[in-house]
Amino acid sequence: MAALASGLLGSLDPTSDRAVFRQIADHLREAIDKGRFAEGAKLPSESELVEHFSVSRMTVRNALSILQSEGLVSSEHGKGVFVRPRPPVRRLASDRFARRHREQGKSAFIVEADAAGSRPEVDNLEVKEERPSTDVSARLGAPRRVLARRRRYLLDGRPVEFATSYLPLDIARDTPIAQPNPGPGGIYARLEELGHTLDHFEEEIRARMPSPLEIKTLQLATGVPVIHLIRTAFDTKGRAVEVCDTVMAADAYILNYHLPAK
Amino acid sequence: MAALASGLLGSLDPTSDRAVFRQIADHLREAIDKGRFAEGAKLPSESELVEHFSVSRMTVRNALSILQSEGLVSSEHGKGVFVRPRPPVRRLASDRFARRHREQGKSAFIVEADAAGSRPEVDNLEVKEERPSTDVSARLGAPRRVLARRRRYLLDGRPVEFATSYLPLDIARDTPIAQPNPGPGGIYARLEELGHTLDHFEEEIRARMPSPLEIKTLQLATGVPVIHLIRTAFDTKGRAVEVCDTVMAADAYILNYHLPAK
DNA sequence: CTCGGCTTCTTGTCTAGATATCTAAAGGAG
DNA sequence: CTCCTTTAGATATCTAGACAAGAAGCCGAG
Repeated sequence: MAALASGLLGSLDPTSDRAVFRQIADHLREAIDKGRFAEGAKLPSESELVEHFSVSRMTVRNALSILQSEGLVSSEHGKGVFVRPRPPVRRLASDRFARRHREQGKSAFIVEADAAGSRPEVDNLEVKEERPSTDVSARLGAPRRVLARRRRYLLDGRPVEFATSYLPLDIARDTPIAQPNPGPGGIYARLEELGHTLDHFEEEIRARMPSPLEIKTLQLATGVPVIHLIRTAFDTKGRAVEVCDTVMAADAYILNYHLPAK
Repeated sequence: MAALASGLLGSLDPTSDRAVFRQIADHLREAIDKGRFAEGAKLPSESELVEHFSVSRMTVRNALSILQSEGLVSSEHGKGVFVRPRPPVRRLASDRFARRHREQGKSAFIVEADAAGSRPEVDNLEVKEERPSTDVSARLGAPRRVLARRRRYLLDGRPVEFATSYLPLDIARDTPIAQPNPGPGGIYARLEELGHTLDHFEEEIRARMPSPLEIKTLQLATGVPVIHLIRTAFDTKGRAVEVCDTVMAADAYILNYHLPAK
């Protein structure tokens, strides 16, 4: 067993002033980068690494925790530490809200996932009226109360995105938008039917580490950041008619945007 | 000293099956979220936490390392553990490449930073010809060699962004673009002067944890992801004339985009 | 054959230290 | 007063071990 590790890993440099656990992490990282451990492959067990490098177990665990926080590996209790496979990514095109994509009966998420050969799911649906946060309130022009639509999106059983739409009550109350299923084309189609022809969207993007709640909701592995996207939809009168707050597992997404040079 | 910690922190629940170090992390996180420790404030020292919770030092360090990987706190050797202050963010507007912003003598980065009251710097400038990576090559239409322009941007001495522009040699060789300082309006102004009128840009955004090199180059604290942006510039003939690969400290940026509803 | 228990290997959690190194403040020499 | 040394307190690194708990295979009872 230890022979396997010796073949794939180097040895420590006792003259280096780099901490031992960092050196071990460096060796493992290099081995992974060079493909000596394939995606999904199991790394040598902690006790094998202890023997190979002649260090204590805590030192080995410290090294492994570095690789975990880098998102390179993930550990599974009772099984081992594995090279994290890259999940299939969802590409968000910059024209994803174009009117022509809204004609179908199914939602954009379902259509796209089917096309990519993945099994889409939407759950956690919650629709209710509430008092907006100061941020949402400011973006929507300070309505007293808003309709909040929450849902979670999954691909092949894996949660990838968690979103909440906020709409002013004077627009959404007692309309199909306040129903769990707003019908074909989603709430944007309904907004246009209600006379709020959409003009443009503003998107605001951040990236950060997830909160414990986000880790739980999106079942995120250690070392996976989230992309936080806040989209505001404006109608042709210049009014903000919807704010959508989305938290995405960063390893599952690539966002595409088209910018005119003007 | 321990009295201070007792006032601000709760106590452990011995009946809970949640690991002790997680409970400690939860307590500290809650105290930070509720503002009981302000931005930049020093957390109780490890030994104070050891005494307060009656656990061993490794358990306390384990808890603190969780908060570090969440980007909530950062430790300073010999000083203490501090609540991480939110750095000023740079907002990238969706019209930042509009022609009208290109008229000035200074680069967009300098102008913008001056306006925000920050002290901008650009360093690490390197301009050289090289063989493109397969990815860059594919985006640029498979040129044999490209001109690479590398630079790092800093605000008030803090590195925030690291970017490399790639241009096909038949466009850039023996032009001001191959000079360290390409002149007023930057390389986009020069491209247009050379007859490559810009039509649009495509941007591709990912977020992930930084590599050790990126941590070093951007002096990133633990728990800070990076935003990886790849922009391709197209001229009016539909040719890709430049690819810009940018890695940004995620805590220093908010990206804004404008999407027409069409 | 199937099912349940046992064993073994794995990672998870926690303890109780030891030594090193960095920081900042106090104190002494000049 | 200034400068250097000392010292206390902080985090960083590492060790050696203990017990818990999950996963998986072996193997005997039925």
